[in-house]
Amino acid sequence: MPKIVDHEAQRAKFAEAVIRLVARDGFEGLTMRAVAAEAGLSYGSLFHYFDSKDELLMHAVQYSTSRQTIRANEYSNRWGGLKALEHLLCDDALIDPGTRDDAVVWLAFMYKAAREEAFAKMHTELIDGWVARIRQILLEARDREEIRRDLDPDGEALSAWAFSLGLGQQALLHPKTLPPARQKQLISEYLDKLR
Amino acid sequence: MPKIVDHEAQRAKFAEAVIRLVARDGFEGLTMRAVAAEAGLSYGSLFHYFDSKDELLMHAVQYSTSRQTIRANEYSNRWGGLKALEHLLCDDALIDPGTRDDAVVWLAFMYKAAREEAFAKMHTELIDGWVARIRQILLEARDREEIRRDLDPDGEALSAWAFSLGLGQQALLHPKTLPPARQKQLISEYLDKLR
Amino acid sequence: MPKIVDHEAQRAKFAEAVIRLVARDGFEGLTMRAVAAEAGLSYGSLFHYFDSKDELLMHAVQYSTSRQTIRANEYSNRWGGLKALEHLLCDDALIDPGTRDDAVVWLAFMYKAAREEAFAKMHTELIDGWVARIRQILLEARDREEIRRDLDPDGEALSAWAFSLGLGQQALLHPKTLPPARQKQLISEYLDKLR
Amino acid sequence: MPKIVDHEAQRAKFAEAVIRLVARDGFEGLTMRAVAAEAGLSYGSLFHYFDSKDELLMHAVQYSTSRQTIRANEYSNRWGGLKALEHLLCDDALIDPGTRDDAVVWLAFMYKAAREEAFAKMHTELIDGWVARIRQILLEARDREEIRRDLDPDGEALSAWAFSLGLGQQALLHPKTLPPARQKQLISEYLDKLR
DNA sequence: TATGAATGAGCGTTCATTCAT
DNA sequence: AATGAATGAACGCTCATTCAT
Repeated sequence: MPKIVDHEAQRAKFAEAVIRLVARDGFEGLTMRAVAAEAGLSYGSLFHYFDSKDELLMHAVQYSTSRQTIRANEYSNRWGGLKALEHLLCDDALIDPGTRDDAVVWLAFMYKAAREEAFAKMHTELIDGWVARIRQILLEARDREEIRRDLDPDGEALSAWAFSLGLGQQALLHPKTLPPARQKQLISEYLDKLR
Repeated sequence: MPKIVDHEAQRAKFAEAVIRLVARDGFEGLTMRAVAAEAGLSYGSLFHYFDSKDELLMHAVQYSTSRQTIRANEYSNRWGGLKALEHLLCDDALIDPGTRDDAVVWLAFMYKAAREEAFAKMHTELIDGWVARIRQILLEARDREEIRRDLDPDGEALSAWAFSLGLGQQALLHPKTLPPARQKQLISEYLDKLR
Repeated sequence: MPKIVDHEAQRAKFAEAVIRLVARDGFEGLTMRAVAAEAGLSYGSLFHYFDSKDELLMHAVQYSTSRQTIRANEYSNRWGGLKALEHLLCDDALIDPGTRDDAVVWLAFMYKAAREEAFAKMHTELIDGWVARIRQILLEARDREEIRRDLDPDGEALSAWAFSLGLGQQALLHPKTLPPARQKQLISEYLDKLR
Repeated sequence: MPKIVDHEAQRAKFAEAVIRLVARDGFEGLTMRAVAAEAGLSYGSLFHYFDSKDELLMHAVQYSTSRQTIRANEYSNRWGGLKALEHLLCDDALIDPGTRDDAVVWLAFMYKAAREEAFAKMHTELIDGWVARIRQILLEARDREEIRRDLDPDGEALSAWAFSLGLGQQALLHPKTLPPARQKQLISEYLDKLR
């Protein structure tokens, strides 16, 4: 009998190491050796679980976003309409010490997606899902008459997403000017304009 | 007798080479050798004009943004108020084949700014100037009664900038979903909500 | 109670996997993992049956040559003298799709033998046996008066072997110039000169 | 003005280092680091002169064969007919301490040629030239009535080459059984059979 | 015995930077 | 000032071998 290990648990260990490292040292510091050390496993092990650095990165992004998706579903279930959307956008945009890591990973991921096909494909899928979810919530909000009837759901979903993306990046780079409370307020004001 | 050369002209040549290269091959392809080749100058001379790669990059970003500033000034002079703002945001956000290069450079620059002090400092300065300019235009628009009196100029300037930043990145990564005309329309609708 | 396995049968399975792999992917593609996969057995078990990669290789070569020896004996028994020699040389030299695998393994083996003591020793033993066998056949042919009396059996055995070795390698690398029929013809003409 | 170096002289330095190394430590020991050390230059320098290991190897083979070609031309000029051929074959086949290095390089090169397209192409070109040269000498020998009229020049050229190739490899692997004098004698006897 | 996870030295290659001319 | 050769640390990746179960 071979040594029994939980394959997915090991992959998760490495994914978490990636997220911590990218957040701490940036993409440049994300070497395979550093990931192995951060995960507390040997260098060679990494290549048992991931065929290449790219595969590792994609797994880390998926790992990171899956947690976000779980939260998003909770918002939808707990609240409906505009309130759910506000939580959703805040989850994307709001940068505080606890989510800064994920935000840096996202920036790095976008940067990769701008250049490499495999990453671009994954990026598209993730975003499409995200925007579709926002659109669904907007339709729900329209039914509840929380927002104006004349708004185009497709365009507004794209715009809301773009706004939260931009705001999140601003907050990432200028935490002083955009502390969490300020971010929240701006998101709230943005949504008020849809009413 | 030393050869007489125009120091700044040589630096500009290198800066332009950097912009072309980052746009074409991404940050990963930006090697000092490639820059020298693209500029049509010798490898060794690069290190006469720039002490390090980082210094070269910062010069290139500054070179790139100065062109944008010139255009922004023109918009302010030609039109006033909301119309000027629309042009300004379009200049930032609008991705078409002609401005894609600058957009990629910006994404790469932001990415660097998220990790390195020197880049972060420069990024802050550039953004602060940009947001201040938007704020100025918003005040002007308020005076002309183009926008609602109750809007907070500081917050709206930040929001407008965040929106155009996010939209531009979306368009960069998903040109199909966000062709120039669609981007323009969404910017226009965003500004309408300020009226 | 230990599981009962046929030790030699398992070793043979690995040896056959080695031969197929070297022929298909060359020596460079011969990794221990690939051998285990090709043999359809587990990776770890390889190291139960062979202490090292070199031991595995030597076993594979021995396995390959033993099959050749069996054929050689058949030739000697069925025909005698020059006719047997012709078959023997053809068996060595003739490269067709069916024997190409063994020829590639031989080239790789010779290459190893040029550098490593253990392989050189095994190579010497194999060749000595081969040349001695050729010499024996030549003596027999001389008794039958199929070849000239004045020929030196030692030298001619060495020469015949060298000729078939060189011809086989040429055919391996240039199958177009040396199709099987051409190889056969040249071997036949070589032996004619001994008459 | 840049540092002035003779580009080809540096490449030759590396080529000679390759030949020494392959001969001493075999192909396995031929690492880029070892080549640089053997050539007495820095590791990085190697990649200024050769884009890859393969390019370096091909240059080394060409470097090695060009020396052989020069000698072959001398033989043709100094002697004619069978005497020239004898020198030519001896040059290929004869292994003594002084030419052992080149022989090992050749074996390694053949091994590479059996697997890789670029090496196979180069190998074909070199061999074709060699065989054509032998054929030319055989025609000359036939005109001089040094060899039998009924021999087929194409087949005999191929056979002579194959014989010297096989003999050389035998001598490389079994210097004891095939000292230079013995090799010479066997070549001489081979040619006698053409008379 | 059997399995496959774990290990780390070593590989070819890249590249910013320094240096000699 | 200008040139390009020289340098070596660092990278992603491979792989024979060892080890725990």
